[in-house]
Amino acid sequence: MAYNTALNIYETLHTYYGNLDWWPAKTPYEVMVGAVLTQNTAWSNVEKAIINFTDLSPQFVQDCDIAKLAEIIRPAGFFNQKAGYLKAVTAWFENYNFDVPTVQRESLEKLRPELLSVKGIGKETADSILLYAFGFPTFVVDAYTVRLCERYPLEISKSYDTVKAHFEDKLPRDADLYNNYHAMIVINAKEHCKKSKPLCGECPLADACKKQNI
DNA sequence: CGCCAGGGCCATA
DNA sequence: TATGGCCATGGC
Repeated sequence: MAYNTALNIYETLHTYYGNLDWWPAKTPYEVMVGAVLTQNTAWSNVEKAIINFTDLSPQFVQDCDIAKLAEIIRPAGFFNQKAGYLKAVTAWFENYNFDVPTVQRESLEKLRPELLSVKGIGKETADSILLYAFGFPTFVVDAYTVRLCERYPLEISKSYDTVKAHFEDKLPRDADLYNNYHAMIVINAKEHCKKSKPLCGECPLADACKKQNI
């Protein structure tokens, strides 16, 4: 196995992990909140912030005093910035009456630039929201995805757009496939491919790994 | 103690 | 467009 295409890496991971049907959240709005809170932050800290909400609804976040909101999300770090980001993305959601099907009736081509214009919503956060909250077929690139490209090497450029275009070009345009691929990259990275503590022997891709400790 | 974690904004050149 | 400083907590 050459591991030189996005598709055969997918199949190896899929044989190992199966269909994960992923994003650890109970509602689409919770996906949006989690996507912001996890920016450069360990997921365990995001969980601590999430459970601090007495009511994790867009209406609550809108009505909540921003200083109080910052205090709620304190464990997730960067809490002053992220409180503003949550307000901003919630205001965006209000344009669709906080209604998921109303967003889903719009096109990806309209929604992605719209989200990118929201303060605090960059490419990864926008794509995570579009894919995992709303089911649009847009491939998510994160630090783990870039690391994977370096280790097996798939790709020369490490830019977000180049990596995203590579995966979208090599794979069928399918939201469920993109969902599971990114999920498997994250799960595999956490279990077997931590930057500080690689457990390469357990990794389903270990035999093809070119560079460790990236 | 220092490094790291599912980024993004902004100023600067 | 491409870096660098900044934002901040908690686990290890």
